[in-house]
Amino acid sequence: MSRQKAPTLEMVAAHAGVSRATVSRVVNGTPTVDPAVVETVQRSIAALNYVPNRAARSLASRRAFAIALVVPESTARFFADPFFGAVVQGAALELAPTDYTLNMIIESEDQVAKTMRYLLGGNVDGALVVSHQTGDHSWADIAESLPVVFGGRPLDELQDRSYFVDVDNVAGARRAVRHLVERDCRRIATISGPPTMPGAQDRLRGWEEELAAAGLEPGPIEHGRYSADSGREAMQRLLARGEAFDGVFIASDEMAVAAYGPLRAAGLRVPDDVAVVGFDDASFSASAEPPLTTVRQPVVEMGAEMARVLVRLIENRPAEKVTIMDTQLVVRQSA
Amino acid sequence: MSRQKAPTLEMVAAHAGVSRATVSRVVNGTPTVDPAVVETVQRSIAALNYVPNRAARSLASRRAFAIALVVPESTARFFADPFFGAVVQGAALELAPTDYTLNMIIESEDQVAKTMRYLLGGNVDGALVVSHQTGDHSWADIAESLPVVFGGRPLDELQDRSYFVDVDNVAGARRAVRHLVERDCRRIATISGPPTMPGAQDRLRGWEEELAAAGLEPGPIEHGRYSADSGREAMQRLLARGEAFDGVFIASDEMAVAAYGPLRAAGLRVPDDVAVVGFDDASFSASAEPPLTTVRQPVVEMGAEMARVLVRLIENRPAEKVTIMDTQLVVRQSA
DNA sequence: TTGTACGCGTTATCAT
DNA sequence: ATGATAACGCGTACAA
Repeated sequence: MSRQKAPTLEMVAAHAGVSRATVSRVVNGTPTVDPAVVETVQRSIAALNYVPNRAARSLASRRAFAIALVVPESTARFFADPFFGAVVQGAALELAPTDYTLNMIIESEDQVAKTMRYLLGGNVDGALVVSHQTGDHSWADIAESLPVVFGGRPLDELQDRSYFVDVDNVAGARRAVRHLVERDCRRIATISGPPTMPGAQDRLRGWEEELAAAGLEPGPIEHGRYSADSGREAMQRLLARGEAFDGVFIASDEMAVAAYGPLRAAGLRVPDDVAVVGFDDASFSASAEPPLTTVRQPVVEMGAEMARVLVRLIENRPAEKVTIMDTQLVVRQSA
Repeated sequence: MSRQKAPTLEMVAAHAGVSRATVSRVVNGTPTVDPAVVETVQRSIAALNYVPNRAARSLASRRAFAIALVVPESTARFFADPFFGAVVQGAALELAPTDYTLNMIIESEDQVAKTMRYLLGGNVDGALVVSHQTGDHSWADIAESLPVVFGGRPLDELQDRSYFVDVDNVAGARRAVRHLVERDCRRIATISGPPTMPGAQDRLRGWEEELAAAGLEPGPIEHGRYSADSGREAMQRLLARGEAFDGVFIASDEMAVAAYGPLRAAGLRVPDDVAVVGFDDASFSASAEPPLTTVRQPVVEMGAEMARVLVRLIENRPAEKVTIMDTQLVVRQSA
């Protein structure tokens, strides 16, 4: 278990017959170095299999070479797990070829102070914050002193002060509803997400807008928490209202698939009696019965884009304050 | 965007009226410090809101205060996403109160060398390796010079040289099959995972063992890749064989739910004609139609346990070479 | 029990 | 374009 003692900058310098300073310059791509020397040094680096020591680099340069990926514990635990995994993957892949390391932080609600200190303590150069939905303003404050990119539109109050990348929930929802309309649905209901979450608000708005554009009356609305259970219950409430509907837009696949149950129990067939469109394109949606028509979000790509924006921010290069990513309608058999 | 200049050890020392060495001792919990002094110093630390600089600490102590979580890109991309997310969550939560930071590494196949150098370059104190299944022996070598804990039983060759934590796949599979037997199934088939993967091998073995114990002939076997698509196809092949069966154990929920389709298409009802038991207890399994009976794995807890073992290893404390975690049968309506 | 002083591997400043 | 040399913030003999 004894770690190899890694070669140091100094050893490379000796091997190449130059000073440490020069090796450092080569390592950091400083342009003012004689090409021939660069060549020599790089050969030495390869020969010794030299890898810069991050701690030393960090100490001397006052940069951390690290980026935090912060996920609220509640998010990680209850829903969005696959979503979260995909974002991590996208970000990690994007960061792999850079000097930055991705530090995972699950933010337990009772330790936000600790998280804040960690972030502000110079341990990271920036932070990626996923699915943040609490009301407190700590994040707004943090973003004042540390580059931060949010995944998903942040709360309204923070919106114009923050950088974020989000999927076009409004357009996605509109596309879903339009599909329903084109299938000749005339009474279209919706099961939305938690009213406090920006993404849920946007999907609901898309539903409203497209209905208005089609000259249709809005159908009944119920809210769920994005989970299967809540979707099942929401559909039960929807049916209990007694208002007939022939189409329904459900704000998450997890809820949509779970909603099949009550629908079937009520003797309603999908899509013949009620057409259903979900949102997310979760892995299991294709194998639901019937296979779910849904709106696909580019989640992995979203993680990558968040990382790209953050790196630009960190390096003081121009970056888009808001990036909206396109969704795609995946037509299967539920609508 | 200007980071606060963090207070240093020196400032705390000044504030407390002691030397830097003493503050350092307090920070690191060295026992040989006067309790009264400890008190004073801690007050100063709190007053100044001091956080030790990791880079400096790392440089001086030759420890990284970081742990790598390595996931093969193929794993992250194709399946096990929810699995992977849960492991990350468990590990991150477990590590939160410690000095260690969790570094995500997606290992692209064409850059293993880079990953290795990173790991051996002193950038981390140990590594958590999830779902590793390639044939090369690099990992065995790495584990010689760096503490490593595998998630899931590693390949046979590496087995006795490595530390790992796994779920009891054999017992889980046996429990699933026993349930089928108790439901009076007499001809029990299985759809297994990739024959090269240890976990799949174990689940297949559990199926065989329990069948033998019940005095039943093994039914037909097909293999999938754990994905929905592959599950659907495997079931089609199973049905095409023309050998009747009244129960089937499917090695992943993703495949199991997808297998409903071909079953239904063949006019077979679940569970009346064919009882189905899956493995994983994925989030969507409860809302499948019918709700899937399955074997639950303690995935989050597994991530936490991996972290615990690794930390012990790093700190040279005694650690279990292998930890096997129990599974639990979740009876719903598919069997 | 506490303090002094040196070293950890790099970067950055200032000469040259 | 390159080389000395002083930080960077902390741990840890060693001394007291």
